[in-house]
Amino acid sequence: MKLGHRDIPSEACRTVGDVLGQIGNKWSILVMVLLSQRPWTFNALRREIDVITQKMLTSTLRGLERDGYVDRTVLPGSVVQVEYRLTELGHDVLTPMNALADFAVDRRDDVIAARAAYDAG
Amino acid sequence: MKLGHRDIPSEACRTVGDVLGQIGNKWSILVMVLLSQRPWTFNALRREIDVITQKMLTSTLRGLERDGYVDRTVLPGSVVQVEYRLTELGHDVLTPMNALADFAVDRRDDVIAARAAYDAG
DNA sequence: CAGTTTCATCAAAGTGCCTTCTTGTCGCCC
DNA sequence: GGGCGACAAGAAGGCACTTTGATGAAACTG
Repeated sequence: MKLGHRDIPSEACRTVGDVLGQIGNKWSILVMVLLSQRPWTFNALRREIDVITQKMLTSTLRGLERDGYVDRTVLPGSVVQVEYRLTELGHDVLTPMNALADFAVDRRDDVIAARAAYDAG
Repeated sequence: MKLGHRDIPSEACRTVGDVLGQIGNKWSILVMVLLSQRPWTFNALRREIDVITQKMLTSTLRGLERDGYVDRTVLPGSVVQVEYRLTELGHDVLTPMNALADFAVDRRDDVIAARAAYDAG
């Protein structure tokens, strides 16, 4: 989300926007969904999300870690491995996000139909 | 939300991202919250959201209208006036969005604390 | 005619996520 | 030494939202 420099005159809306600025990013939702299953190492995530670049995965994970949704642990071993897991905060935000996902899937056709109608008019 | 050109390998996540790409924009939530109260004319919205530019308000409303969250009606009168109201789809998406808002407000301090800790580490 | 109101739109610059390409560090192995 | 795996990060370009500044169209009024 691009913030610009005019403040939204509503504290609550600003706060929602702040949350969405992080978890609304392109790769964040998928990453969090995977992490909600179990802890994943960086490389496992990268292999699972085949098409994501290292760069974007690193960036996404770092953003989620910074806001407290994800914990990062360096695993002891001969080869450096890093494990990520959802925090309690991360689990908690998935409740409304799952509700939103339900909406998105249930009403996908409505949105598409609305677009077609708008673009035709 | 910036989509780039690599597809997210999850239909559901893509669909959520699609919804958020519209309602997650900077001004959309506030506009929808106001519209959930009652129908508003363009100018009323503009005056209420004091700091928003005509340009952004127009753009935001057009996007919401295109995706079917908002209906636009030209009012008969001597001076052109346009009225916007939430559709059923618009009302329905506010249910998960309000849940997200609750999360955002309830856990605001957690997010802020996490950032401070991350930035200090 | 000029001014006002309402709403839409154009041009250009600012901003930050996304992508591509590349490099770097660490530990281990041959 | 070179190569590998794992993970992080820099530079540069792409792209669309956001902002700034301005213009335009329609109807009405003095």
